[in-house]
Amino acid sequence: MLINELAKQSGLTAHTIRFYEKSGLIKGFRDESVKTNNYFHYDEQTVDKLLLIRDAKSIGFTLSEIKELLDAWYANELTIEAKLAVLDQKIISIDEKITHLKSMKKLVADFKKSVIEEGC
Amino acid sequence: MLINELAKQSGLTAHTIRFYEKSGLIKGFRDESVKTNNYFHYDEQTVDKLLLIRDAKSIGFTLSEIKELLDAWYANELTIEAKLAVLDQKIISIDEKITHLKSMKKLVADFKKSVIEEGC
DNA sequence: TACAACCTAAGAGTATAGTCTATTGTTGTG
DNA sequence: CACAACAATAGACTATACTCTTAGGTTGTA
Repeated sequence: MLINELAKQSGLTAHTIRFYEKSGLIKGFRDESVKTNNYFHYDEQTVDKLLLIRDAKSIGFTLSEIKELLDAWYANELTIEAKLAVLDQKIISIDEKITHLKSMKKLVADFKKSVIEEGC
Repeated sequence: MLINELAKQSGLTAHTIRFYEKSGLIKGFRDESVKTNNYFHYDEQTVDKLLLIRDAKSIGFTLSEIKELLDAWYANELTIEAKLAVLDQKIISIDEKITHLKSMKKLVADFKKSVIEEGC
């Protein structure tokens, strides 16, 4: 598929997709048999990658952290050990985020209680 | 206390603190009896505010979201109802973040399992 | 074949959140 | 009183993550 179709399927703009491509998160391929243009083609996996990027961004991962994750996930350049190391590290950092969120939630909930009880 | 002491107690730099002050998150006060300088003074509450800013930032709140929270927390300009509305909204957004994190954690954990089992 | 709708690359512009520098003035210690 | 340490303001600079514009070339349909 071409970039506009990819944009439709991922919910991102073509601009953003080009930005991710320049940043090395995704990679389109050229159809060597076509000499008249240099349009990039994308496969279904790229849709999955973009959805993963969207989800990972929404939980506060930076693009460079996401790139690590994508490389462990889709690239075959890493050994199994290296992949597992990246994945373990992401799981740890997700757990840390959850812990922080829970303690902030408690803080806000306690403050809410005090507003209700004391009217302050 | 003056800005350097506040920096020490909060773990932030004086630059960052001035940036937060310009952004309206905290507010120092001038000692009107002193005419020779226009140094800002800060109270203990400002230390608490800066620690709250740090925590809230670490869980992915933007400065403008944090400003809302600080205003509900410390300013007396809002009605109890308005404060509760802000607090409830923050709790909801924290819960959403936790939900996203948990599903991303599952995704990564499942992928990790498949790497181990299938060696892919 | 006109022309709208696509594609590319390069680069400028924006928002957020700092971070640093320069300049000028103040305070406290030997 | 020298002088190091500290303070304020203004503005330049950085990184991240887009977002948009410009200028060109290509494709598909009436």
